[in-house]
Amino acid sequence: MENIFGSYIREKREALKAGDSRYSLRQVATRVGIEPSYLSKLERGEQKYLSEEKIVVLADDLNEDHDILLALSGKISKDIQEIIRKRPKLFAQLIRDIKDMPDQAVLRIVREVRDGKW
Amino acid sequence: MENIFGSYIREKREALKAGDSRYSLRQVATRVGIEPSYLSKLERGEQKYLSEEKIVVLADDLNEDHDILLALSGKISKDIQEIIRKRPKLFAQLIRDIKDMPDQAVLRIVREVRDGKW
DNA sequence: CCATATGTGTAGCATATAGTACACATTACA
DNA sequence: TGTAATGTGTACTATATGCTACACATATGG
Repeated sequence: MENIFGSYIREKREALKAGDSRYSLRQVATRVGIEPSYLSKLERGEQKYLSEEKIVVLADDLNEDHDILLALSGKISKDIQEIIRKRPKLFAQLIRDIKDMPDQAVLRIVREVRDGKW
Repeated sequence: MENIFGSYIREKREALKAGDSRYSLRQVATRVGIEPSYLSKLERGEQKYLSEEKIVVLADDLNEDHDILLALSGKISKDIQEIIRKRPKLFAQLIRDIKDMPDQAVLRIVREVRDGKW
């Protein structure tokens, strides 16, 4: 559990920086709305907390998936949480049941749900 | 945003207390491992924070479902969170897709998963 | 070359979360 | 009727979470 979030965003940012000078740590921090020193600490794992709101802005800036970046920083999107909290027993059971299924099988459910088979 | 958690556990506790004197606020608090004054504040909505660990013990004491009590206090079980965080994109999509499905339809998925149809 | 931008160090701060300790007035009941 | 149990008020406390402000040395490119 070392510093997945930090190293992940650092790598992504540096990759983007290679082709676009607007991806300096300072400029990204400014766009996200946090102090450069704070982003620096996050990237290096010296600090681990970043709010959901800022993570979402950062994800957009880096062209990353919201849910993935949130997960890397130990969070789950508020909208997902609310969905579960509205029907906790139902969703808890479903999630625990699906827990060990391979991605493929889960995706099949997703697809069938999408296609209105339910 | 009123005091669902507090009034819910107060009602449940008083119901049990009617038939069993061991369900006084003080005795329940002692079994759960918190100060009676704290449980009092929780039941009356003067205080809203109770840790997942204590909520689980309280739920067991009151014969209530863990996930339901957790949800009422705005939480989601750590094990559920971890399941989602391990495959955030997959689970986020699934959850958002079935968000508006009626209980019955979700239950059908649960049952088919249970029966190994996947 | 030098002005500007860059990444980082140090020192704080505010709010949220999760409680304890104990006195007090009231209630219950042996 | 007195004593033990009950529910609650007041006053603290500790840690987690999420940040700011600003100085500093170094890098960079016009």
